[in-house]
Amino acid sequence: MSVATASSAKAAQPEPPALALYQQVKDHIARKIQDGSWKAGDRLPSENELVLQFGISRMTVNRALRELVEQGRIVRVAGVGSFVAEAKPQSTLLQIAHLASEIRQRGHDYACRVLGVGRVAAPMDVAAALDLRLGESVFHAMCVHLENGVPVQLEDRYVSPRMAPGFLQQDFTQVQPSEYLVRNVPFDQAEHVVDAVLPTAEQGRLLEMDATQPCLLLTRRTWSQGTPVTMVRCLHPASRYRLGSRFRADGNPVFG
Amino acid sequence: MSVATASSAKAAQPEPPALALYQQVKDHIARKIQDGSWKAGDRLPSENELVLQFGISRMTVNRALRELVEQGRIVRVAGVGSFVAEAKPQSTLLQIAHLASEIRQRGHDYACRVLGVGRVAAPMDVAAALDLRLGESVFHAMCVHLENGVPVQLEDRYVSPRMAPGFLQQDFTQVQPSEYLVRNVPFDQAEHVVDAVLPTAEQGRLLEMDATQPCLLLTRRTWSQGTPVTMVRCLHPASRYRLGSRFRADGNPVFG
DNA sequence: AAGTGGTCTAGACCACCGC
DNA sequence: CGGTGGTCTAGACCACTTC
Repeated sequence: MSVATASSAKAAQPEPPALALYQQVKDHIARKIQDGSWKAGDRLPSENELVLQFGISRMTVNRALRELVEQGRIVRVAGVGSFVAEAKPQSTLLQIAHLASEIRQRGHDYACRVLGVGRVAAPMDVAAALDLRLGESVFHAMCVHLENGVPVQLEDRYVSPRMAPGFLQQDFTQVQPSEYLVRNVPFDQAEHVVDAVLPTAEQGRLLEMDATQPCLLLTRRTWSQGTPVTMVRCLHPASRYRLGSRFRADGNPVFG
Repeated sequence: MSVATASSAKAAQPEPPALALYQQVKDHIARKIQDGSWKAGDRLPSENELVLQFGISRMTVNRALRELVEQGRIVRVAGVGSFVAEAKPQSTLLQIAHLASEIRQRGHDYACRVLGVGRVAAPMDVAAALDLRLGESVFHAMCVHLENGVPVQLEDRYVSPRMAPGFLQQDFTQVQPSEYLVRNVPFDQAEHVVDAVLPTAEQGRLLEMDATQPCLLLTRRTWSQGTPVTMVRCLHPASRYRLGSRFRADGNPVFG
């Protein structure tokens, strides 16, 4: 047996433990996907090709690929091949992701009012959240999302220019800010915090709601390779929006 | 090779597809855990024992057990054995689970005021939620949970007597209702809905808060084997409680 | 030393797909 | 038909824990 890039688990050398071979294959592929070398829909090498590349057995390659499927990073079709999965609609958790498609799935109209897009000096909370210096330049976008003409979300988003330099060139009436980021700066970590708040007078006006009525405030931060990408505050009139999820114990969450 | 309970994948018989062997082993073990035959902490048969029991190879048994680990149903320790995992603190999602231990982990005092425990006729919403007839008898419990003496949650819970006949016999100043249920009626499905609401005057009084301030309302329903177990509404003053979660793409959620 | 799980191999058979 | 993934086997070596 010949071992190429991998150091054999059977080697007599007193090396450090050395990552499991299947883990090395997983890492190799995950890196290619993460850094953009392989894009969504691209075809991966077949199991047999990987067997030759790494000089390991097919069972080991198979395990690596199987676990990548289960993490949602690749898709496999028997008789056809393995492919890089489409970017996941946000994290596995709060499926707030794709507000637009969620609304359309209900058979309703979706629209987006862009209130402002530009470059601002990072206020303290944003600087802290995105790991920037106070006053450093950040992209900012504010939109109202409407379902059948009724505002359901006020999106207040800050984006790190380092991670998404092309952000301002988008037409956000066509592509949602979140959509653009998911497609172009895939993240690998996300943090969600859910709060209940009363809107400010201004927020109440923009959401066309009574400012004495409560809102759900979802704050999300995402990271790519350890670097913050974006921080967004989504304000939802509670009377028009709620978060829900459903889980089965046999493994996979079922959203509804 | 002899095949016991499993029908061989290699059999010449034109049987229906037949579940994968590793899946049969998974199901077998999952069922034992689900129906209570094997309780949390119990030792599972070793890989070699399962090899003999099922008449299949160790790799196949290993895969079954590995996937059960990853689903959080069992825990394995090299050189020691495999064990049934502790009941998961609720679903994988909203980690609201164990309010008491969460509070204690912060180094704070936890206390519970039991406002009432008893048997009531199911109102319409409860009957619908628990799949009961209108007016059918259900258990009801209401508690206020306190952190350092300050109310952080008003718990309003309904429990199906069919699924948890011993519910009323508990001392809920000692054991939280949720704790009792997790231990005695393990669920396999859960549904969460998060809302923002203003408390009623009564709720505001019980939570010792200003009734013009918003609350997070978490409604949870759980099922065991397809039958509803409990429906609980947890009302949290937003100023004292928020929901949060953090996820990494490499598989496992990291709560914080 | 005996038992456990963790990993790996070099084959194998199968169902399926696309040509 | 050849290629793909899905599954399975009967061995193996290892590090580890327990006795």
